[in-house]
Amino acid sequence: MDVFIDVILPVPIPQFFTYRLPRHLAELAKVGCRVVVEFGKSRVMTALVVKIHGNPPEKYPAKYIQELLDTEPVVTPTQIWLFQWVAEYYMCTAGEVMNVALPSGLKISSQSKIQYNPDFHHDELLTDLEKSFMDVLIREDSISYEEAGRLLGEQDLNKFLKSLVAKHAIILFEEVNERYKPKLIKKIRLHSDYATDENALMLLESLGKAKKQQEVLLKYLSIIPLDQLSEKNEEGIDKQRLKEAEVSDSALAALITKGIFEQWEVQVSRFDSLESDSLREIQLSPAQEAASDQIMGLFSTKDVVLFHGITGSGKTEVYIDIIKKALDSGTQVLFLLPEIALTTQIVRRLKRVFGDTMGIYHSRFSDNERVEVWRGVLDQKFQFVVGVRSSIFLPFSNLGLIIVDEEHESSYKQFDPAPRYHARDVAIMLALKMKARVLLGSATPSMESFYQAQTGKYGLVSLKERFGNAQLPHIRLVNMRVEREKKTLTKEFSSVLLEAIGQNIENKKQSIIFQNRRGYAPYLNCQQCNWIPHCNQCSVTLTHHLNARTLICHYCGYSESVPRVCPACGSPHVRSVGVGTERIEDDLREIFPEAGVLRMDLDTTRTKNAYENIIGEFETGEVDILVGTQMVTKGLDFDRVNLVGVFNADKLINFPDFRSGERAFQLITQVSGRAGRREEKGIVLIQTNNPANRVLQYIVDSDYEGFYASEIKEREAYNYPPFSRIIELTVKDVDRNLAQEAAEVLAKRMKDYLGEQRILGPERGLVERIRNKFHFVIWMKLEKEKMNIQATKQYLREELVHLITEKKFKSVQVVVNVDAV
DNA sequence: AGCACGCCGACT
DNA sequence: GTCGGCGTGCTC
Repeated sequence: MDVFIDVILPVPIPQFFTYRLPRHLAELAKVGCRVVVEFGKSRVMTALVVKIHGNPPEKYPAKYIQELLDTEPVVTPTQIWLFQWVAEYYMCTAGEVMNVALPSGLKISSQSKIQYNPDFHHDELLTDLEKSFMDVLIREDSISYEEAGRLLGEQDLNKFLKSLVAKHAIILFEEVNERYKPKLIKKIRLHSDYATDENALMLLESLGKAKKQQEVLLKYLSIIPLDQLSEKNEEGIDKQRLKEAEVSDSALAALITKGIFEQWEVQVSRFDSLESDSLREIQLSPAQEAASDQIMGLFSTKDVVLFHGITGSGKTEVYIDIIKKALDSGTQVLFLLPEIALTTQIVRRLKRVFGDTMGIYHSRFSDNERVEVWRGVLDQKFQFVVGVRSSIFLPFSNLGLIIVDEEHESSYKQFDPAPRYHARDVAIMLALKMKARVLLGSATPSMESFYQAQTGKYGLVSLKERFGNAQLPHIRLVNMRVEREKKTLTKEFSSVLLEAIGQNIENKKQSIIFQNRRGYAPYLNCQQCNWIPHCNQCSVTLTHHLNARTLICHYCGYSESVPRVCPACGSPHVRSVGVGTERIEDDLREIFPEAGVLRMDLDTTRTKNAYENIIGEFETGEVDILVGTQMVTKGLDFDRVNLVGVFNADKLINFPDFRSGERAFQLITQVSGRAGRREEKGIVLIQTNNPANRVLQYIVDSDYEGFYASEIKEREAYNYPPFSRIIELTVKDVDRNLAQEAAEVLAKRMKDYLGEQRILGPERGLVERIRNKFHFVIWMKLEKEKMNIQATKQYLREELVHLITEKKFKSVQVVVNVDAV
């Protein structure tokens, strides 16, 4: 009987593909194993086995797979289910989900690059052919899969590479700039011939003449005593330990050459470098204790609990307590964090408590490190993983608890390539499937989650006092109109803010200034002819970056140098208009020449450790002021900060989007929470033109519930989430009219199906043109109670196919974003 | 999404 | 005459 497999391929085609297994692999393949297959005429890629069966496809002959990569599954059945659920819900393909789920180290593809492993020194393991292949690799540094294929001619390339990978001679990687240097340590142990007490003693005697060698052996036996040799010799000791004991290098080398000692290398996970020595006990305050007990109590009746703890209330300690309980009961735990917060203090704190049993899954780590965590989770070496969005796709088999910290964070929603999934919502779905519990935590919960808690679907636990003696900061609005009239502004600073900063510098306290706009100024303007430089591919002005001396498009990345005179009229009077973080930094340096000023935004945190460095410097260095974008609002915890300044609050609030109020409330509350986290009460100064604004008033009062109550009414009145689901359709084309027409046709068809009131738009995109494509946006509002979401999505799918098969619209692209945030 | 196949313009 | 432009149709 022939054996066939259905596989998921990493392509945006909504179906499985059926391949044939060669006889000798028929017994070996399992669901969840990876296979290498040829797809189309010239593509080779890794596919995932999701079904094994005996039915040959009727309409085409199945190709043979090229190779089976695993004998044991690397993906669990639950994950395969999850990939399909995400694909269905977010309207993309299982292949796209698999693509973000698997670290690229688990995907050999024709796009892969091959690099030699610089730490490989075992030429004797290689065949002649492999040796000559390695010579080419060393010479070329890295080669592509195709080039390797050409080099090998008739040889079976995949088998060949697999063997080299198994010998650790080569490394496969996706991007040329991400080189993997495995961290290796050298280990030493006695050859097994001597690994009993009497043999070791005989050996010691026989080394009588070689005093130095004897010394080495004695040192070794002082670390692993004679009576424990039989059990402990096997795992050996770090070579470093002998070196530290200052034994003779040459004597040690001689013993190794003689074969008395064996030396080998082990790869160590680089997470170990985070200190984990003192597994610390934590002490909960009575309020924290109570919160923890409430959460555990609610878990007996609710699958999801929302933990609303104000900024500085010490949510982390409560999390730790809950995590311990979950781990004690023998289940795996996943702790999700927004990308930006992961590198901060919280991870260090968790690591200190949980040590090596904790895995970290982060996009700043190399792919190989992500593979380490993947495998660690698979064979249950890691019971506890702290990770970003995509760690929801790790191969857990026994998950008992998922914590989503800062659950309101919009970065949990993936934006650009499909799948446009929301990690919090996927977490809830996955937990349901695995009978795990979910703990959502935030100082400013999303409207969606708080609504679920209010209506009793989620449990709710609140922690409303700050940890220790800390008080909530005093929040004050600074009326910029008044300051402008009284002419008390200095550049973009109100007198109130400047005075507070000055005072803080004197008192050796620190200040954080939040401005949600990077660069020096949003645009340039010629004072003579009013010329403003725009991006020629996008309908936005170019942002002025002073240090880099460039004008940059924040949408497509285009950049040009700053003109010295106006290119339109030749006037030298070109000035920067508006305020970005760079300008604030510059102006502060000018106003307070003696102060230390640091800036933290996308531009200053590009390089690998820049983020940690800035935080480290702010913590310990002579820094008075930290200026930054969103980045400064998340998870920072510094003792000496007691002033937070907020620029341009109005811009946040007036953003044309139904979520702008919620977002502004969250952002400003979060950044305010950075102030006064210890004994001294902090101050927050918010610069605004409109102090009477509803959202600002709730912020001043630190009144989350009040804000929620007022906001939820509006959401209900206009039928926005949480009362409805929103599916956003973005219609794009290089031809503006075509994009608009297609959008109108699509909107019309959806209106006919769903009714006028459920469709908004099409409207011009907020930025109408990006990378030369014109954007029109349609929103579908689907009431949660009444609508059959499944059927609507099915109809939409059909209409999308319908639309792009009309040859007029064939160049048009439609991006579907379910639950757009 | 890629990638090959296919049919029309400006070049050694 | 050919190289290569990107339209379109398919991938087990």
